[in-house]
Amino acid sequence: MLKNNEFIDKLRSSGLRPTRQRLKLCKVLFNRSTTFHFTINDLKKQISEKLNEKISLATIYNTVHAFKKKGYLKEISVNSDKSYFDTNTKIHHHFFDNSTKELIDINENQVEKIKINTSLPGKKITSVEVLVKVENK
Amino acid sequence: MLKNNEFIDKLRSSGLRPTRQRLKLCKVLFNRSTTFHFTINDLKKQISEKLNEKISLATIYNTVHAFKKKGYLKEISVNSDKSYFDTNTKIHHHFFDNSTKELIDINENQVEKIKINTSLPGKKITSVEVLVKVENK
DNA sequence: TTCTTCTTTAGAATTATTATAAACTATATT
DNA sequence: AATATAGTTTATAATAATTCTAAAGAAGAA
Repeated sequence: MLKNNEFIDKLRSSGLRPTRQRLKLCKVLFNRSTTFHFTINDLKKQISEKLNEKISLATIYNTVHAFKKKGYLKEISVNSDKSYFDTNTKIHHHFFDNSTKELIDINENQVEKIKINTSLPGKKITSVEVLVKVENK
Repeated sequence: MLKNNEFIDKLRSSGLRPTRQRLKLCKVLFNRSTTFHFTINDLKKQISEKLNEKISLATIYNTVHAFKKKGYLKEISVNSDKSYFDTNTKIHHHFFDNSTKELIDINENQVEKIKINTSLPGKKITSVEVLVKVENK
Protein backbone atom coordinates (compact mmCIF):
# COMPACT_ATOMS: atom_id res chain seq x y z
CA MET A 1 0.00 0.00 0.00
CA LEU A 2 1.86 3.03 -1.28
CA LYS A 3 1.34 6.39 0.34
CA ASN A 4 0.16 9.44 -1.48
CA ASN A 5 3.56 11.07 -0.99
CA GLU A 6 5.29 8.28 -2.82
CA PHE A 7 3.03 8.78 -5.81
CA ILE A 8 3.62 12.53 -5.64
CA ASP A 9 7.37 12.00 -5.70
CA LYS A 10 7.19 9.51 -8.50
CA LEU A 11 5.06 11.76 -10.66
CA ARG A 12 7.22 14.80 -9.98
CA SER A 13 10.40 12.88 -10.70
CA SER A 14 9.09 12.00 -14.14
CA GLY A 15 7.98 15.49 -14.93
CA LEU A 16 4.29 14.95 -14.40
CA ARG A 17 2.45 17.30 -12.07
CA PRO A 18 0.78 15.42 -9.26
CA THR A 19 -2.76 16.47 -9.90
CA ARG A 20 -5.78 15.22 -7.98
CA GLN A 21 -6.84 13.10 -10.95
CA ARG A 22 -3.46 11.49 -11.49
CA LEU A 23 -3.14 10.62 -7.83
CA LYS A 24 -6.58 9.00 -7.82
CA LEU A 25 -5.60 7.00 -10.87
CA CYS A 26 -2.33 5.96 -9.25
CA LYS A 27 -4.28 4.54 -6.34
CA VAL A 28 -6.64 2.60 -8.57
CA LEU A 29 -3.84 1.32 -10.78
CA PHE A 30 -0.91 0.69 -8.50
CA ASN A 31 -2.26 0.07 -4.99
CA ARG A 32 -2.72 -3.62 -5.65
CA SER A 33 -1.07 -6.79 -4.60
CA THR A 34 -1.24 -8.33 -8.06
CA THR A 35 -0.77 -7.19 -11.63
CA PHE A 36 -3.73 -5.37 -13.08
CA HIS A 37 -4.77 -5.99 -16.67
CA PHE A 38 -7.39 -3.63 -17.96
CA THR A 39 -9.02 -1.89 -20.86
CA ILE A 40 -9.88 1.80 -20.69
CA ASN A 41 -13.44 0.74 -20.12
CA ASP A 42 -12.52 -1.48 -17.17
CA LEU A 43 -10.61 1.40 -15.68
CA LYS A 44 -13.48 3.82 -16.19
CA LYS A 45 -15.76 1.40 -14.35
CA GLN A 46 -13.37 0.91 -11.45
CA ILE A 47 -12.98 4.64 -11.09
CA SER A 48 -16.68 5.30 -10.90
CA GLU A 49 -17.09 2.43 -8.43
CA LYS A 50 -14.14 3.18 -6.18
CA LEU A 51 -14.06 6.93 -6.24
CA ASN A 52 -16.66 9.38 -5.11
CA GLU A 53 -15.52 11.74 -7.80
CA LYS A 54 -15.66 11.49 -11.54
CA ILE A 55 -12.69 11.84 -13.83
CA SER A 56 -13.38 12.83 -17.40
CA LEU A 57 -12.84 10.18 -20.05
CA ALA A 58 -10.32 12.38 -21.86
CA THR A 59 -8.26 12.59 -18.69
CA ILE A 60 -8.31 8.83 -18.30
CA TYR A 61 -6.94 8.47 -21.83
CA ASN A 62 -4.41 11.26 -21.30
CA THR A 63 -3.18 9.77 -18.06
CA VAL A 64 -2.96 6.21 -19.26
CA HIS A 65 -0.92 7.38 -22.23
CA ALA A 66 1.29 9.58 -20.09
CA PHE A 67 1.91 6.66 -17.71
CA LYS A 68 2.64 4.37 -20.63
CA LYS A 69 5.11 6.87 -22.06
CA LYS A 70 6.87 7.14 -18.71
CA GLY A 71 7.04 3.36 -18.44
CA TYR A 72 4.52 2.84 -15.63
CA LEU A 73 2.11 0.97 -17.87
CA LYS A 74 2.57 -1.37 -20.78
CA GLU A 75 0.18 -1.91 -23.65
CA ILE A 76 -0.55 -5.50 -24.61
CA SER A 77 -1.93 -6.58 -27.98
CA VAL A 78 -4.09 -9.63 -27.91
CA ASN A 79 -7.11 -8.73 -29.71
CA SER A 80 -7.83 -6.15 -32.29
CA ASP A 81 -11.05 -4.86 -30.86
CA LYS A 82 -9.72 -3.67 -27.53
CA SER A 83 -6.56 -2.18 -26.13
CA TYR A 84 -5.25 -3.84 -22.98
CA PHE A 85 -2.88 -2.29 -20.48
CA ASP A 86 -0.77 -3.98 -17.86
CA THR A 87 0.74 -2.64 -14.64
CA ASN A 88 3.54 -5.15 -15.07
CA THR A 89 5.85 -3.27 -17.42
CA LYS A 90 8.59 -5.85 -17.72
CA ILE A 91 8.91 -7.99 -20.84
CA HIS A 92 6.83 -11.04 -20.01
CA HIS A 93 4.44 -13.59 -21.41
CA HIS A 94 0.67 -13.96 -21.24
CA PHE A 95 -2.21 -16.30 -21.38
CA PHE A 96 -5.22 -14.86 -23.11
CA ASP A 97 -8.43 -16.59 -22.21
CA ASN A 98 -10.70 -16.41 -25.19
CA SER A 99 -13.67 -17.61 -23.15
CA THR A 100 -13.50 -14.77 -20.63
CA LYS A 101 -11.42 -12.29 -22.67
CA GLU A 102 -9.05 -12.09 -19.74
CA LEU A 103 -5.28 -11.60 -19.78
CA ILE A 104 -3.13 -13.50 -17.29
CA ASP A 105 0.59 -13.03 -16.71
CA ILE A 106 2.85 -16.03 -17.07
CA ASN A 107 5.63 -16.13 -14.55
CA GLU A 108 8.98 -15.66 -16.21
CA ASN A 109 10.47 -18.88 -14.91
CA GLN A 110 7.60 -20.94 -16.29
CA VAL A 111 8.63 -20.41 -19.88
CA GLU A 112 11.95 -21.68 -21.09
CA LYS A 113 14.17 -19.14 -22.74
CA ILE A 114 13.12 -18.51 -26.33
CA LYS A 115 15.77 -18.84 -28.96
CA ILE A 116 15.29 -17.08 -32.27
CA ASN A 117 17.80 -18.38 -34.81
CA THR A 118 17.25 -15.66 -37.35
CA SER A 119 17.49 -11.91 -37.51
CA LEU A 120 16.67 -9.00 -39.75
CA PRO A 121 19.54 -6.96 -41.19
CA GLY A 122 19.70 -3.44 -39.82
CA LYS A 123 17.18 -4.20 -37.08
CA LYS A 124 17.54 -4.83 -33.40
CA ILE A 125 15.20 -6.84 -31.23
CA THR A 126 13.37 -4.85 -28.58
CA SER A 127 11.18 -7.60 -27.13
CA VAL A 128 10.33 -11.27 -27.43
CA GLU A 129 6.98 -12.15 -25.97
CA VAL A 130 4.78 -15.21 -26.06
CA LEU A 131 1.02 -15.15 -26.19
CA VAL A 132 -0.66 -18.40 -25.20
CA LYS A 133 -4.30 -18.46 -26.17
CA VAL A 134 -6.57 -20.70 -24.13
CA GLU A 135 -10.26 -21.47 -23.96
CA ASN A 136 -12.62 -23.57 -21.86
CA LYS A 137 -12.03 -27.31 -22.20
CA MET B 1 -0.68 -19.00 -59.91
CA LEU B 2 -4.02 -20.56 -59.15
CA LYS B 3 -6.73 -20.68 -61.76
CA ASN B 4 -10.12 -19.18 -61.36
CA ASN B 5 -11.67 -22.65 -61.33
CA GLU B 6 -9.65 -23.65 -58.36
CA PHE B 7 -10.92 -20.66 -56.42
CA ILE B 8 -14.45 -21.44 -57.51
CA ASP B 9 -14.14 -24.99 -56.23
CA LYS B 10 -12.57 -23.91 -52.98
CA LEU B 11 -15.27 -21.34 -52.31
CA ARG B 12 -18.06 -23.74 -53.20
CA SER B 13 -16.60 -26.48 -51.07
CA SER B 14 -16.73 -24.22 -48.05
CA GLY B 15 -20.26 -23.08 -48.68
CA LEU B 16 -19.39 -19.68 -50.09
CA ARG B 17 -20.83 -18.71 -53.42
CA PRO B 18 -18.15 -17.82 -55.91
CA THR B 19 -19.20 -14.29 -56.64
CA ARG B 20 -17.31 -11.89 -58.87
CA GLN B 21 -16.11 -9.92 -55.84
CA ARG B 22 -14.90 -12.94 -53.91
CA LEU B 23 -12.98 -14.26 -56.90
CA LYS B 24 -11.28 -10.91 -57.42
CA LEU B 25 -10.33 -10.87 -53.75
CA CYS B 26 -9.01 -14.41 -53.98
CA LYS B 27 -6.70 -13.31 -56.76
CA VAL B 28 -5.40 -10.32 -54.84
CA LEU B 29 -4.98 -12.32 -51.65
CA PHE B 30 -3.83 -15.75 -52.70
CA ASN B 31 -2.13 -15.44 -56.08
CA ARG B 32 1.22 -14.64 -54.54
CA SER B 33 4.48 -16.39 -54.07
CA THR B 34 4.90 -15.18 -50.49
CA THR B 35 2.74 -14.66 -47.46
CA PHE B 36 0.72 -11.49 -47.52
CA HIS B 37 0.29 -9.44 -44.36
CA PHE B 38 -2.23 -6.65 -44.63
CA THR B 39 -4.66 -4.34 -42.98
CA ILE B 40 -8.09 -3.72 -44.47
CA ASN B 41 -6.74 -0.43 -45.69
CA ASP B 42 -3.81 -2.06 -47.46
CA LEU B 43 -6.20 -4.44 -49.13
CA LYS B 44 -8.53 -1.66 -50.19
CA LYS B 45 -5.58 0.12 -51.82
CA GLN B 46 -4.34 -2.97 -53.63
CA ILE B 47 -7.82 -3.62 -54.95
CA SER B 48 -8.23 -0.16 -56.38
CA GLU B 49 -4.74 -0.36 -57.91
CA LYS B 50 -4.92 -3.86 -59.33
CA LEU B 51 -8.53 -4.09 -60.36
CA ASN B 52 -10.41 -2.03 -62.85
CA GLU B 53 -13.51 -2.48 -60.79
CA LYS B 54 -14.39 -1.25 -57.36
CA ILE B 55 -15.52 -3.45 -54.51
CA SER B 56 -17.49 -1.82 -51.75
CA LEU B 57 -15.76 -1.44 -48.40
CA ALA B 58 -18.51 -3.43 -46.68
CA THR B 59 -17.86 -6.33 -49.04
CA ILE B 60 -14.15 -6.22 -48.29
CA TYR B 61 -14.91 -6.49 -44.58
CA ASN B 62 -17.52 -9.20 -45.16
CA THR B 63 -15.22 -11.23 -47.34
CA VAL B 64 -12.18 -10.94 -45.11
CA HIS B 65 -14.28 -12.09 -42.18
CA ALA B 66 -15.83 -14.91 -44.14
CA PHE B 67 -12.38 -16.07 -45.27
CA LYS B 68 -11.09 -15.82 -41.72
CA LYS B 69 -14.02 -17.88 -40.46
CA LYS B 70 -13.34 -20.55 -43.07
CA GLY B 71 -9.68 -20.61 -42.14
CA TYR B 72 -8.25 -19.00 -45.27
CA LEU B 73 -7.02 -15.96 -43.37
CA LYS B 74 -5.69 -15.46 -39.89
CA GLU B 75 -5.91 -12.32 -37.80
CA ILE B 76 -2.73 -11.20 -36.06
CA SER B 77 -2.62 -8.86 -33.08
CA VAL B 78 0.41 -6.69 -32.86
CA ASN B 79 -0.86 -3.31 -32.40
CA SER B 80 -4.06 -2.03 -30.99
CA ASP B 81 -4.75 0.60 -33.58
CA LYS B 82 -4.95 -1.67 -36.60
CA SER B 83 -6.06 -5.17 -37.40
CA TYR B 84 -3.60 -7.24 -39.39
CA PHE B 85 -4.43 -10.30 -41.44
CA ASP B 86 -2.15 -13.01 -42.73
CA THR B 87 -2.55 -15.43 -45.62
CA ASN B 88 -0.43 -17.89 -43.67
CA THR B 89 -3.03 -19.48 -41.42
CA LYS B 90 -0.80 -21.91 -39.57
CA ILE B 91 0.25 -21.22 -36.00
CA HIS B 92 3.52 -19.36 -36.44
CA HIS B 93 5.68 -16.57 -35.11
CA HIS B 94 6.29 -13.02 -36.27
CA PHE B 95 8.63 -10.15 -36.30
CA PHE B 96 6.92 -6.82 -36.01
CA ASP B 97 9.02 -3.97 -37.27
CA ASN B 98 8.10 -0.92 -35.26
CA SER B 99 9.98 1.36 -37.64
CA THR B 100 8.00 0.36 -40.71
CA LYS B 101 4.91 -1.11 -38.99
CA GLU B 102 5.47 -4.25 -41.02
CA LEU B 103 4.79 -7.84 -40.02
CA ILE B 104 7.20 -10.56 -41.10
CA ASP B 105 6.74 -14.31 -40.69
CA ILE B 106 9.36 -16.27 -38.80
CA ASN B 107 10.05 -19.66 -40.25
CA GLU B 108 8.90 -22.39 -37.89
CA ASN B 109 12.29 -24.08 -37.67
CA GLN B 110 14.01 -20.88 -36.67
CA VAL B 111 12.39 -20.80 -33.26
CA GLU B 112 13.08 -23.56 -30.79
CA LYS B 113 10.03 -25.28 -29.39
CA ILE B 114 8.45 -23.24 -26.63
CA LYS B 115 7.81 -24.98 -23.37
CA ILE B 116 5.19 -23.59 -21.03
CA ASN B 117 5.55 -25.20 -17.61
CA THR B 118 2.25 -24.02 -16.26
CA SER B 119 -1.41 -24.33 -17.14
CA LEU B 120 -4.78 -22.98 -16.21
CA PRO B 121 -7.32 -25.37 -14.67
CA GLY B 122 -10.28 -26.06 -16.93
CA LYS B 123 -8.60 -24.43 -19.91
CA LYS B 124 -6.95 -25.85 -22.98
CA ILE B 125 -4.25 -24.18 -25.03
CA THR B 126 -5.26 -23.29 -28.56
CA SER B 127 -2.10 -21.53 -29.71
CA VAL B 128 1.36 -20.49 -28.62
CA GLU B 129 2.82 -17.70 -30.67
CA VAL B 130 5.84 -15.47 -30.31
CA LEU B 131 5.95 -11.85 -31.31
CA VAL B 132 9.44 -10.43 -31.74
CA LYS B 133 9.43 -6.66 -31.91
CA VAL B 134 12.27 -5.01 -33.76
CA GLU B 135 13.27 -1.52 -34.78
CA ASN B 136 16.03 0.17 -36.74
CA LYS B 137 19.46 -0.18 -35.17
C1' DT C 1 0.55 37.47 -5.78
C1' DT C 2 1.20 37.09 -10.43
C1' DC C 3 2.73 34.76 -14.36
C1' DT C 4 3.55 30.90 -17.08
C1' DT C 5 2.94 26.43 -18.26
C1' DC C 6 0.65 22.26 -17.72
C1' DT C 7 -3.70 19.85 -17.05
C1' DT C 8 -8.52 18.92 -17.12
C1' DT C 9 -12.78 19.03 -19.23
C1' DA C 10 -16.95 18.60 -22.23
C1' DG C 11 -17.98 18.05 -26.38
C1' DA C 12 -16.81 17.76 -31.33
C1' DA C 13 -14.19 15.26 -34.74
C1' DT C 14 -12.10 11.28 -36.51
C1' DT C 15 -11.36 6.49 -37.56
C1' DA C 16 -12.29 1.77 -37.86
C1' DT C 17 -15.77 -1.31 -37.96
C1' DT C 18 -20.49 -3.20 -37.99
C1' DA C 19 -25.48 -2.92 -39.03
C1' DT C 20 -29.34 -2.11 -42.23
C1' DA C 21 -32.27 -2.81 -45.81
C1' DA C 22 -32.92 -2.58 -50.65
C1' DA C 23 -31.17 -4.24 -55.06
C1' DC C 24 -28.86 -7.96 -57.13
C1' DT C 25 -27.15 -12.70 -58.33
C1' DA C 26 -26.01 -17.67 -57.90
C1' DT C 27 -28.13 -21.85 -57.57
C1' DA C 28 -31.91 -25.10 -57.08
C1' DT C 29 -36.46 -26.20 -58.64
C1' DT C 30 -39.99 -26.51 -61.78
C1' DA D 1 -35.48 -21.81 -69.84
C1' DA D 2 -38.33 -19.51 -66.33
C1' DT D 3 -39.05 -19.00 -61.42
C1' DA D 4 -38.22 -19.16 -56.73
C1' DT D 5 -35.09 -18.84 -52.77
C1' DA D 6 -31.50 -17.95 -50.24
C1' DG D 7 -27.14 -15.79 -50.13
C1' DT D 8 -24.54 -11.52 -51.45
C1' DT D 9 -23.38 -6.80 -52.48
C1' DT D 10 -23.95 -2.13 -51.84
C1' DA D 11 -24.38 2.66 -50.13
C1' DT D 12 -25.28 4.61 -46.26
C1' DA D 13 -26.29 5.00 -41.40
C1' DA D 14 -24.98 3.66 -36.85
C1' DT D 15 -21.73 2.56 -33.37
C1' DA D 16 -17.57 2.44 -30.70
C1' DA D 17 -13.09 3.63 -29.49
C1' DT D 18 -10.01 7.12 -29.48
C1' DT D 19 -8.13 11.71 -30.39
C1' DC D 20 -8.66 16.68 -30.94
C1' DT D 21 -9.95 21.32 -29.50
C1' DA D 22 -10.16 25.28 -27.02
C1' DA D 23 -11.61 27.23 -22.86
C1' DA D 24 -11.36 27.03 -17.82
C1' DG D 25 -8.70 25.58 -13.98
C1' DA D 26 -4.62 24.36 -11.14
C1' DA D 27 0.45 23.78 -10.08
C1' DG D 28 4.94 25.62 -9.66
C1' DA D 29 8.14 29.45 -10.35
C1' DA D 30 9.31 34.22 -9.95
